[in-house]
Amino acid sequence: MQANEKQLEAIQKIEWPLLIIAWAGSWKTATLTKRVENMIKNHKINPASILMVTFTNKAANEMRERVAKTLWISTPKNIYANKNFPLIWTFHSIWIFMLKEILSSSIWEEVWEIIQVKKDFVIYDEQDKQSVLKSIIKTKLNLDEKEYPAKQISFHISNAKNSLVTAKAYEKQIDNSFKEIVFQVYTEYEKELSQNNSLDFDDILIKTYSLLRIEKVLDFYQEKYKFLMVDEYQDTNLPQYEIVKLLASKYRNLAVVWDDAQSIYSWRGADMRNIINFKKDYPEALVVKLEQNYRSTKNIISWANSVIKNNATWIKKELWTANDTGEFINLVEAPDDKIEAKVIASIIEQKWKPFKDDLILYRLNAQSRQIEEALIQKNIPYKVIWWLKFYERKEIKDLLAYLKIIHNHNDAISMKRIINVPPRKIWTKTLDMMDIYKNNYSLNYFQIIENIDEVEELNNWAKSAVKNFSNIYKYLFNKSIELTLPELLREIIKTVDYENYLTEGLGNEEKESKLQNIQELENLTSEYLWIEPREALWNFLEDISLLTDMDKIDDSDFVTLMTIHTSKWLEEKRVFVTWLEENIFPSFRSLQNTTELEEERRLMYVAMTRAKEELYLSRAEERFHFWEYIRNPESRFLQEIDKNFIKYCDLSDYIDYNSSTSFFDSISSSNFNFWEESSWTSLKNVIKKFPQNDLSKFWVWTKVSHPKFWNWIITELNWEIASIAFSWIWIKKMNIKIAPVKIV
DNA sequence: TCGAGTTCAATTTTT
DNA sequence: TTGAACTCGA
Repeated sequence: MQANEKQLEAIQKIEWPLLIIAWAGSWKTATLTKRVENMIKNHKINPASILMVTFTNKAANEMRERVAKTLWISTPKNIYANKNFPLIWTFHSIWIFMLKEILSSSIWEEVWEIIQVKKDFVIYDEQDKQSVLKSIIKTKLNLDEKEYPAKQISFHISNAKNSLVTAKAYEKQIDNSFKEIVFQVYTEYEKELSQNNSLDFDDILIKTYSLLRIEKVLDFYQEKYKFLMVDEYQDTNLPQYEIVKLLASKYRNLAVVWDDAQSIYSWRGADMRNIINFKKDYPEALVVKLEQNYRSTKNIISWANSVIKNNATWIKKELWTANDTGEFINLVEAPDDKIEAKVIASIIEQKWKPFKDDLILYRLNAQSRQIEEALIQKNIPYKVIWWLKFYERKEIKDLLAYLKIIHNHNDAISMKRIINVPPRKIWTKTLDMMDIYKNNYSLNYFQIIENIDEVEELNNWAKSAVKNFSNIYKYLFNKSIELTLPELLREIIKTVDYENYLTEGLGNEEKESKLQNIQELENLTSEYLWIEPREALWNFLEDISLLTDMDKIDDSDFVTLMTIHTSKWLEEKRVFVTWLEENIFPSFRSLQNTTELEEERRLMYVAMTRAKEELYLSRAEERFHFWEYIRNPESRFLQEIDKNFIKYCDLSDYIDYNSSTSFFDSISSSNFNFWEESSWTSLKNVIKKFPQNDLSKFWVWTKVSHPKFWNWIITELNWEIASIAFSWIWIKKMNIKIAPVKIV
């Protein structure tokens, strides 16, 4: 890379606070890499004193590799094998690393009061968190789950944590009965986490923050990491901001990269206004604007710009590029979602390009289905990147739970998860009793299991079931000391006969896919072969809790499908942005609120700027969404693009006007099968050319016939949307203007 | 207590 | 459509 003038400024300013205001595709990653190189090579700065934080594993990996390359050394495989190399990792990994470092040192007892966990803590994901909360709400506090849903309470607790409000401090904020409950749950939740020796995602930040407020701890890390860099600074939340502030306060060598146009995580507590604080904290900071884009064509940039400028809160940047003008935006305006998908698949099929150059984006995860079907039909290989899909599967969670309790026997959630999986006749009654003992005597499950004979309330039969589990557990625990991680996993599967349990009574296909998942997990563990067994287990569990699907993208030739949020860290030659309709994108939840609407617009901006060469935008007049037919006008974001520069895709090849003479002919024709999906697919196309139903003829209680469901009656009518009852219990909603219904 | 069967509700974005 | 939460019979 030949650095431009602005980039050079950023690269060369080393011992000083620095604010890099960057634009999508301005090669900020390369600039940061160069900056690190310059620090080490020219300024002879100790690599180990450089700390750089990113938000995703992917970004961190990439950065580490680049830096390793410029330094002519190999990339560290693991955060614990990071000697003499800058610490370049994600927020969460770095803080976990620090927490473990502190907890493994001599001061761990001293900080116990603050941190409430020991060094071998486990990390609870959202699911684990929910089950802790549920059991607190139900069993400990005896509350109605419907009145106090775990999800809602979880949200409030998370908000409190992200505002650095502890359970104790929360008490002072109580001004209604709901908060009173939240407070109680929060308090119990913290107790429970500590008992289980576990942390949730928010805790990782908060505990780090609390530790850094201890003078000698802070002092240690300030001396250790004298040069700090934070990528994606607009995505930091309050605890992250405070942590960085503490670490940087002594030497003030803090460089942050900030792009307000790409702030799309405010819903998760990210606050792009942290930049205002940054400017207050470092009034002397050098501000560098990276305004040259190296990624996209001139056209793509000017359109992205024309959309984003509709946001009132936005720092104007004079973006330019030396790249080609490029082609116009292609717009697909399909009559329905099936055709939209078909058109996209055809474009991908026709154009001569490796599939991996194509990226298909949508607003919600649930929106990939139609496109997937079209791709399958054309035999186009694709991959859907779906958040944590893999790690949420039952078989994966079960096996991880076994590993977790071997690692940390205080982990009650994992223990509960597998104590009776596969079934060992340890029923709810036994578990409830164990819970009572656990709470009354502050024991962990492991201690109770060990001394199950002393639990008088249980009969011998139940006791022997627990003892049986206890033997299995002890056996596996002992094995974990000598076996490598992959061997241990195998041993668990074998000992508890997990595969048989999992696949019993399943069809071949399902069986196959479950076993494949297990295989994939085994493959993952094989990367930890080279580490000492117990250490490997520890590292593996930590890594896996921070992994996302994003990290599994590889180089093979696939079309990639993902949400726009997930795509933020990517660029691709050709990008399709789909579902561009009001209420969808922007989402109906955001329409009432300017702040949220602007975030949606930034999301659109992110989507558009992923494209390097070609950009396709698409929408459908009508589509099947959440199991109803819906119609929405085109997205306002489409209107914000100058239509003169849009090329409309010709869809005539995809809409078959001559397939049948009339709609009802086609359904009465011999080859139409009401119960077959494919008949309906072809029918959908036919419907297009039919005169739409005259709305004025439909009233509540109008009897209608529907080819698939026969006779119906309208029970509710809201403009075009009718609720139609097939029987007293079966009511469907459909759009009668376009639905194939007829008055009878 | 299990499991099969049934109902019912909820659907954003993720370290 | 999926999944969670339920019912009910054994």
